[in-house]
Amino acid sequence: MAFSAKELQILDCAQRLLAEAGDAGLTMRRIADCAEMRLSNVQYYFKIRDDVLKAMVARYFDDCSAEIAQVLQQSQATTLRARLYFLARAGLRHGDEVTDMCRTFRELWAISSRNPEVQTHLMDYYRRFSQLVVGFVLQSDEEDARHLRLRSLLLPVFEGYSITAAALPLSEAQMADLITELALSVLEEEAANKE
Amino acid sequence: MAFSAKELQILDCAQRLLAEAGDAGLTMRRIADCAEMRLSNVQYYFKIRDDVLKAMVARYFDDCSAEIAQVLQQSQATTLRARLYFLARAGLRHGDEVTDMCRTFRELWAISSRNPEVQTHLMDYYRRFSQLVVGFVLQSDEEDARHLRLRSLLLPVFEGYSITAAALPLSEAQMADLITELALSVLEEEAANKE
DNA sequence: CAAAAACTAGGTCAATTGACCAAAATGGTC
DNA sequence: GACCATTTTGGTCAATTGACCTAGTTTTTG
Repeated sequence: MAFSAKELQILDCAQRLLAEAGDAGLTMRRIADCAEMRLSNVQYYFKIRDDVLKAMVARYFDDCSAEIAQVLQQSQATTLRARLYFLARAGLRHGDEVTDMCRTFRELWAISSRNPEVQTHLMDYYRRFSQLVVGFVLQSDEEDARHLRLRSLLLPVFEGYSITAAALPLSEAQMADLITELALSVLEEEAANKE
Repeated sequence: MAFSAKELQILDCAQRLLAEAGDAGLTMRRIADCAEMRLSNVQYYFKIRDDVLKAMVARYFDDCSAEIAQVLQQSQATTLRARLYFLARAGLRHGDEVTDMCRTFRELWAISSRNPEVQTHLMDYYRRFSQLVVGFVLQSDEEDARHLRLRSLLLPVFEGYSITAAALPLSEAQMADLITELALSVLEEEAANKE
């Protein structure tokens, strides 16, 4: 599981190439060029192309999870509403410009349609992501109904926003307000239903 | 703009290949095989590969828009809530299984990151889609604040759901209920804000 | 120190690709 | 039938690709 420096170099290049040029643009030779080594050298560490892809995907999702955890720790919001708003801003910012992260995800969505292993990694990541994020908002990891409902709102909204942002009539700031309101209503409504 | 029978045959094959094998799997030769003609014959109608892609994308979004309009007409829902629920069910159903339509969109998202023309078509489609859908729900095409807010909720949610469905804790039916509630709260909240 | 393991270099190979081309066939029109 | 644009065919071309392979080099280990 632990990668050597050279392997990390290869995986970094693979990820960059995937974001820049897509699945088809991710060739062993370009990886070698980017990583400043010979083709046969790349193939020494990863016998076939698919090995690069699998390793890259696994590492990518781990990195993303770690980054999210870090971002959440930076928040000093004390109220539920403030935490939701902080989260909404952070979640939307990614989708707003088409970042490398955003490009990478688009490629992975496409690849996951034809690659069960990538699909599994992707869904694992989404579960971890939404648990982390909702755990932060509710300040509790208990998987009660509020927890599940909030996850089911935020996960699709953030991912969907990153695709459709350019077609939406509201600004990022307005969207953040909207999502905050919606999230609160999801949590309140549950309380109402309990009666 | 109007395509001949042979051109349609080519574009149909291109779309099928894109969904099945992705951008990299969409080659001129495979299109020719699928369409049961010679490579050079495909190239007679579309000089270069990019021409096939552009024509296919334009046609695909037109077809999608037409299909949505047709689905909406089938609804006999008379209340706001019923229309929302009908829409939620219809919108979620697509994302639930990974259909050809769903696969095609994933490919187009990836391609649009590197292809401004595809990006433009995609955003045009999303605007038309959300206007159509929200116009149906509100039974009005006036672009007031309620209209804009509902569009900004539904568009990301539907697209995001098609990606994350397998990672969500709620069932499709529960999601439809949730989305209906959320949509109503978006519309109510606006009324409250107006005071 | 010597053997084994890890690593690097350079090259080959068949297969596939997009683009291009000249010639042949087709079908309608005068 | 002659003429012309449209369509179709078969073939070529250089470029790129993933996968192998062998021969060296360096580093580690016993």
